[in-house]
Amino acid sequence: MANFINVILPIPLERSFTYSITEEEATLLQPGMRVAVPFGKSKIYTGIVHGVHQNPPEAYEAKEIHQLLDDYPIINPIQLKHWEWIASYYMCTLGEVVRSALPSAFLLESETLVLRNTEYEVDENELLDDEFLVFEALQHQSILKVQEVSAIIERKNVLPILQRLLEKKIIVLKEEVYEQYRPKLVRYVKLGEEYGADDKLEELLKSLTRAPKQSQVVLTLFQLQGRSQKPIKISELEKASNTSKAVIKSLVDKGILEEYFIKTDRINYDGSSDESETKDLNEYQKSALIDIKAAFKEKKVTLLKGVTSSGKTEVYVKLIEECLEKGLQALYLLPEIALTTQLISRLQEYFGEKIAVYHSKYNVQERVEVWQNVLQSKQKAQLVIGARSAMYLPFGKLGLVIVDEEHESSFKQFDPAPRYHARDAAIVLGNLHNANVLLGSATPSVETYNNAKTGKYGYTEITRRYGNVLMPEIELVDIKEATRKKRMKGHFSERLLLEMQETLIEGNQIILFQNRRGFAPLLECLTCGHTPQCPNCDVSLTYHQFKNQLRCHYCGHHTALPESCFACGSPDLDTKGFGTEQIEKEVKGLFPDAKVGRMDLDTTRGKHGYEKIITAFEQQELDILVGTQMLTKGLDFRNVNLVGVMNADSLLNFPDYRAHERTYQLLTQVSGRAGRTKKRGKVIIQTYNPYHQILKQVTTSDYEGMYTEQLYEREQFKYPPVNRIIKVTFKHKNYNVLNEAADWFAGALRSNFGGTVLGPEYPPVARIRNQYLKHLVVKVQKVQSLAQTKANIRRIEKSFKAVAMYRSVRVIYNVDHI
DNA sequence: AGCACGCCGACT
DNA sequence: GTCGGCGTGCTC
Repeated sequence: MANFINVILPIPLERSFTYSITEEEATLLQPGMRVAVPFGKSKIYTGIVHGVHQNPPEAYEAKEIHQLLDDYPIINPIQLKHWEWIASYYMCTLGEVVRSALPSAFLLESETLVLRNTEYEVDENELLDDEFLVFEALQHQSILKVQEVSAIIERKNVLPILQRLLEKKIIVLKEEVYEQYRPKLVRYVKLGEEYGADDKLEELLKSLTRAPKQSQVVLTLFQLQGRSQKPIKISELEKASNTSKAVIKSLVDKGILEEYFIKTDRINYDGSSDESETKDLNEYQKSALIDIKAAFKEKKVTLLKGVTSSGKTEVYVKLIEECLEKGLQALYLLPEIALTTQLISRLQEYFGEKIAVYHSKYNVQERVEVWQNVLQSKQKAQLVIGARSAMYLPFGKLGLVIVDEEHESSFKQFDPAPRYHARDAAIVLGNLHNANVLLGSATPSVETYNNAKTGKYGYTEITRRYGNVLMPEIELVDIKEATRKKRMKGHFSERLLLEMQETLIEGNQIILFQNRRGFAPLLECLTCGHTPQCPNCDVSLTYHQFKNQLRCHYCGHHTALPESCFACGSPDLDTKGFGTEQIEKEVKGLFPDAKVGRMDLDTTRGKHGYEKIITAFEQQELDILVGTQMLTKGLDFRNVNLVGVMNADSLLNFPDYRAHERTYQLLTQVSGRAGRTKKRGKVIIQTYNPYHQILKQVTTSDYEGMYTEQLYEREQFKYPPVNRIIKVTFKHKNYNVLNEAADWFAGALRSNFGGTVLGPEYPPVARIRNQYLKHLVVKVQKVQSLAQTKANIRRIEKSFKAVAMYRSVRVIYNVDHI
C-alpha cells in the first residue's frame, strides 16, 4: 500500500502538504520528526511530519520526500496540539507557529550549488564573457554558491546565465541541505599509541633532549595525566607547560602526541555544584504559599499579587523545588528585560545546574542544545527560565508554569505572526500538561485580576515588603506651576533637585526615569520651523547625539546631521523634545561632580552592554542612572534611595485604552526601585496634572481603586476583559487602494456584526517603509463565540481577496491586541 | 513567504 | 535590441 505524510512547512500557507514515502520510511517516520522535502521548482525545505497515512491525494501526484532529518521526533504530540491551538486562536498558519517555535538551526533550507560538468568537453570559444568567468572560476574552485557566482560576474540576476551554462552542459546544479547545528568540539591530547609502554617513553625523552620545549610538553602531559585520569585539553596543556601552540603542533605532526575531539555542551553552569538550602519563608510568604497550594488542588490558575520586593521569588522557589522533587519539569517565564544575571544567579544558588536559560541573546546553536536537553528531559533542564519563546520547548512532563510580571505587555508578540500572548498560551500549555500555573505580579493586569475576582483563577497576595521595609514615599510635583513661574531648571523642578542633592550628600544613589525613546529629541529649524522627516515613513527623524545622526525608529533610515535646514537653508537648527540623552546631559551640567550613567536601547546594544551598566551601578561606580522602561524590571539595587520620574504625562496621554492601567503599573514598578533596605525610599513624580486620578492612586498604592475604575471604563467602551478585541491591519503601498480596501472590509464586517467595528483609522504612524497602514478593531462580546467570529472574518477575507484590486493588500490579524 | 513566468520601460 | 522592473499565480 502506498504511504503518505502530511507535512507542515514553515511558511504562511494555510494548507498542509502531502508527500509520498516508501514502505521503509513509513515504519520510521512519526509525527514531530523533520523531513527535507522538495517544494516548488527547485527549493528544498524542512518540514515537520504532522501525520502518516495511506490516503493518496486526489487532485495531484504527491512528490517524494528528499530525506529524513531525524531519528526521533524533536517535537512531541502535546506541542503539536499546543501549536495548533496557537494557530487557530491567533489566526495564523501552523507553518508560522513552527517558524517562530523552532530554533532556526532546525529549519534548513537548500542552497543551489554550481558544479562543473566533468562529462563534457568544453569549447571555450563558445562561451560569452560572463559564462567564461564562471567557467574559469570553476577551474579553481570545484563548487560555487549562487551568491558567489553573483559576486564573480558582478550582477544580481545570475539565473539566466546559469540556465545557458546548463544548456551548454558546462555545469550541473545541485541542491544541498546543510545541517546547521554543529556540536562544539574541544581538542584534547594524549600520548601517541606507540609510546604507551614505559621503555618507549624513555627512548622518546632521550630523542627529545635537543628539543627542550618539546620534552617539557611531554613531561607536563605526564604530570597532568598522573594527577587526574581525566582527558587533557590542548589549551590546558599549553598553559601548564608554558609553551606555545606551535610546539604542541610539531609534536602532533611527529605522531608523538595525538589529538582527539570530545563533544561538549556550550551551556554549562560553572558555579559551585552544591545547591544551597532554600530560604525559610516569612509568615506572609508562608500563608501565600498555603493559599496557592489550595488553589492548585482545585486545578486552578492562580494569581499571586505581591508588592515590589515582597519576596515573590522565594515563594516560586519553594513551588519549583516541590515540582522538581516529583520529577516534573518547571517553566519560569519572564519578560525579556527582567531576565537579568542578578535573578539567574540567585536561582542558581538554589537549583545549581538544573537550570536552563532560554532567551533572545542566545545564539542558534545554544538554543538547539537547550531544546535537546529539554526534549531528553535531562537533569540540566529541569527548570527552564526564559522569555516568551521558552514556552515552545519540548517539555515532556511539565508540572509547573510560572509567569512572573504577568502584566507585562511584552509577553505579547507583536510583529511576525503568531501574535501570541505568552501568558495566555502558557496557561493553555499548562492545561495540556495538567500542570499547575501561577501568575505573579505586583500590579496585575486588569484581565487577570478580573479573572481572580470572578473566581476563575485562584488568588493570594503578599502585602508586606520582605524584611518589613517600608514602601517608598511618593510625592507628586506640579511642573505646570513651576514652568509658568519659570522655576524649572531644564526638565528639573526645584523639588527634585533638592532631593537629588540630599541623596547625593548622604552617599545614596538615584534613578531617573524618562519614558520611551519615542520622545527622543527632534531637530527643528529656528527660521522656518521645519523638522526633517523620514523618506519612507510618516514620522519625524529623531536626533541622536551619540552618533551625531538623524534616525528613524521604524525603518532604521539614518543620515548625518545636516549643516542647514533642508527646507529653507537656514543654518540655525536646534534640538527639541527630550529623551534620556538630554536628561543625562542636563544632569551632568547640574551635578558636575556626580557620575552619571544612561541605560536605554542605545547604550545596551551588544551582548553585554546591559550587564556592564548594571554592574557599574551596582558597584556604586555611578551615582545617578538615567533610563527608560528597562530600569523597572527585576533589578535590585540596594543603595537607591531616590527615584525621579521626569514626566508622567507622556505616559498618561497615550492614545490607548490601556494607557491608565499601564501608567499605574509602570510608576508603581519604578517606585519599587527606591529604598529596598532599611531606609525608607523617596519617589518624586513630575507632572502637569498632579490631580490626575491615576497619579493619586499611584501615590496611595490604591490598586483596587485603579482596577474598579478601569473595569468600569472598559465595560462602558466594550474593551477587554468584558469584550475581546481583534485588530485587523491593512498594508499597501498605494494610498487609495488601501483606503478603498479597508472601507470595503469594514463595510462587510459591519453588515455581519452591527456596531462592534471601529475604524478604519490611520495609526499614529500611517506609513512605514513606504507601506500605508490602516487599522480596524473588531470587538467581540465574551458571550459570543470567538471561533464563530473568526470564521466570519475569514469568510469575509475570502471574498475580499476575490476582488482583483485588493489581492495585493496585506491583511494582518492581531487577536487580543494590547 | 519565495519564486518563476510574463509583460512593459530605459539603457549599452 | 537586452536588462530588470514588478504584477500574477503556484507551491503537495
